[in-house]
Amino acid sequence: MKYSKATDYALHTMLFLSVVGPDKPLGVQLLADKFQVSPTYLSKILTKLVKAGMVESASGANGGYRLKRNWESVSFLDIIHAIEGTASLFDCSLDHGPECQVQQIVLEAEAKMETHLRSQTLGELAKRSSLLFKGGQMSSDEGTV
Amino acid sequence: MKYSKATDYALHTMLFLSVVGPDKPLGVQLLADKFQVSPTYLSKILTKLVKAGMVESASGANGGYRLKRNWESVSFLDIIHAIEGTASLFDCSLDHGPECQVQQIVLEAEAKMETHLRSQTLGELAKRSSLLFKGGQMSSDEGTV
DNA sequence: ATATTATAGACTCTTAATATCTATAATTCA
DNA sequence: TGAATTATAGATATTAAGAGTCTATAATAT
Ligand code: SF4
Ligand code: SF4
Repeated sequence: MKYSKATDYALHTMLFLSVVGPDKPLGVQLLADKFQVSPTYLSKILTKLVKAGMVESASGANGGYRLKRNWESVSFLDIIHAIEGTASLFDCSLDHGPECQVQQIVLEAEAKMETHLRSQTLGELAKRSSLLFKGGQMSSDEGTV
Repeated sequence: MKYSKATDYALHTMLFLSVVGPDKPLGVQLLADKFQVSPTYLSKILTKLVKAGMVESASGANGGYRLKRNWESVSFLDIIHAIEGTASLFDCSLDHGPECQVQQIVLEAEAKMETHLRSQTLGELAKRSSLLFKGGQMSSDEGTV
């Protein structure tokens, strides 16, 4: 059980957009360079974020992606759900009623995780992460203090 | 992101063994019938549980699988780890140091989930689940109260 | 008009999960 | 001892999902 790479890219992209701020849009080309990922692939991820209502896109010259007004209240969970969907970690096809402990316990555990992910908003995060994205590409040595 | 079916089978099998109790071993054939899964596949899962030290196996006639002495303290997390391994939900290859919020937040969320899964032991569960496995196969209508 | 940028769909590639098959080892029992 | 029973292990096949590419189309600015 792992988070997909798409989620990884989405989290990093949103955090980066938060640090940059919503003033000028950034093209997918630039973002793809930053994270060393194919532009067409990243564009699919960004489109999901657009559809989830947390990013705005603009075609044409000087176009690109920028955060929407409400960006500060977007949580990690929002981003993860936008990419992975909201399906539960555990879904059995049967229904053994309230007697069923298995499903109940796993779902409670998942709920605890989600509560934490929901409490982490981009607004708070951006303040703490301004130093993270200083260089050109994301490399392994630039952030080590 | 989903738990694997193997984990699903493992949780159900362990819960079933808990309800039955460790007195007489059960063959994989019987368990596979119960959960409507191929015996050879289930046997691989059971072997993992044996190696994790939570189940005992015996070859030969009247052999099979039974819980070990300490079974009451085995947690959901133990079972999940036995099947899925203990790797983190999120592993980036880079290391941007303490500045990195992404990894830290996701790992904290995972820790909350694990804390809950660790708190649920088979001993407690077995008491509450005795009615669940009454019939032959697990079907969708037998448990609905 | 042309260049630029996002969007969408079809498509391929890769990997992991799922499942099967067969052979072997351990144990019981007659 | 020998046959039946049961777990273990390895090789292999099948399926499904994730990751990534390619190309065509739509929207926008200059
Ligand atoms: S015990 Fe719960 S999780 Fe398992 S099959 Fe029944 S309803 Fe599903
Ligand atoms: S910001 Fe954190 S999670 Fe992202 S690449 Fe750097 S160390 Fe990894």
